Amino acid sequence: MGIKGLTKLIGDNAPRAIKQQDAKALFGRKVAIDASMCIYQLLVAVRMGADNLTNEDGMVTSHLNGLFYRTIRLIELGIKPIFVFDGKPPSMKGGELAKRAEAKKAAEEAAKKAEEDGNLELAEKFARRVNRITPEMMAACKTLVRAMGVPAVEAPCEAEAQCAELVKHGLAYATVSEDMDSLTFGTNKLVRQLWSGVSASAQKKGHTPTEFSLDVLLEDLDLKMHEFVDLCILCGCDYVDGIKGVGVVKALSLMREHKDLAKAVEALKRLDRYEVPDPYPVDALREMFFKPEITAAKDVSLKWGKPDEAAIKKLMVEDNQFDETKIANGIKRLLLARKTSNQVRVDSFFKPKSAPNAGALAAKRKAAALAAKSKGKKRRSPGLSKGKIMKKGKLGNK
DNA sequence: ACTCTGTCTCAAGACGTA
DNA sequence: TTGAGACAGAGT
DNA sequence: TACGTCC
Repeated sequence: MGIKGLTKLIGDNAPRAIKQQDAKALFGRKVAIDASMCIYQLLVAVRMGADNLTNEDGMVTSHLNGLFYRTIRLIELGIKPIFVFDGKPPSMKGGELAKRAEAKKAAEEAAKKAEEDGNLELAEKFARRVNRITPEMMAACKTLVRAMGVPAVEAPCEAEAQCAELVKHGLAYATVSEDMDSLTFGTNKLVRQLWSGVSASAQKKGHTPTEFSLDVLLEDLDLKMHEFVDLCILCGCDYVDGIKGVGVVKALSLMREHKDLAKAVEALKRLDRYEVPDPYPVDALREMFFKPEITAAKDVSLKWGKPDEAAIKKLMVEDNQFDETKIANGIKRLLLARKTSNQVRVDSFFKPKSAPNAGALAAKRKAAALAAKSKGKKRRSPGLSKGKIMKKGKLGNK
């Protein structure tokens, strides 16, 4: 789960690390996609009233629809997707998962009650929260993407961590996810909101794909990687709760001052204003990010092959009752796209562009911030606020 | 007065036709 | 589930 | 472009 406010922190203190760009900029690149996140989004969004789309056996199929078209679009854009699937949840996530399960149960009951009361709107709202990705759904997704000629990687544990591994070793250019944790796992590039730049319908919603660069981020925040990881832990992550009263800003100044999670935590403990979770296993927490359970990149083989038309049809049409014509159409698009986009990216052509671009963006942000400021005390312009840089934060007084 | 955190709310896909 | 925005309220 | 349908 992302660190609350991290995006804003980056926007304020390391704007160069954020680059909004067209999906086309990823032409010719391989991207490691956090499949679970992608599937979950589809599951929540694609429904008829309160219900997901289902096949004749009552199995949910909402996600297949979206996955099918998204994959086609990526190929059409000349992007080479790798779908990375979650394995077992890490042991330290136990507490977090328990919380989620509880929330789901509550939502389930609320949905049932709303339905009995005849409040359809409310029922739908709660129904969205009850979604579960079953192993069968995962399996169907893997079958689909593989049938489409796209590699599906099964991570032993967390997909985010596996994506990072692929990027670190050059098997992919970027991780595609909404979750900022990918950066904590060490992906150098993270692309969020890719989908809004991929499909025609989503494009007009104001969102554009956003690329985060970890190296620039570290440089501008003036943190070493391990300090950044410490920062993320300090803010609260899936493996430990945050500390009440400590958000991103305070965490950043703490890390700048102490340069070490253990020391920062000690400092907080000394001020009895803060409740530090007990235990707070610093080393174990760091290991979650530095030594996550993953398949080594050298043991992963990726192949983008020809779509298996028959397999796609079997899954979509035969097993899940999708419209045959539509699927056939999709396959046609896929085959066509493969032909046209099978060119090689000319990296040198794109490279010089990125630096000036980032600079221009940063300048723009600064200008926007200034403009907002000079307008009296108007509220902040969305997404970013005054670019104040805290060089040496101090926490309270010792 | 200003800065930061916590808490609440909201919306969420992709396609084709009209 | 997720992020983001708006606002309230605590802390400095 | 808005909206209903997709399974």
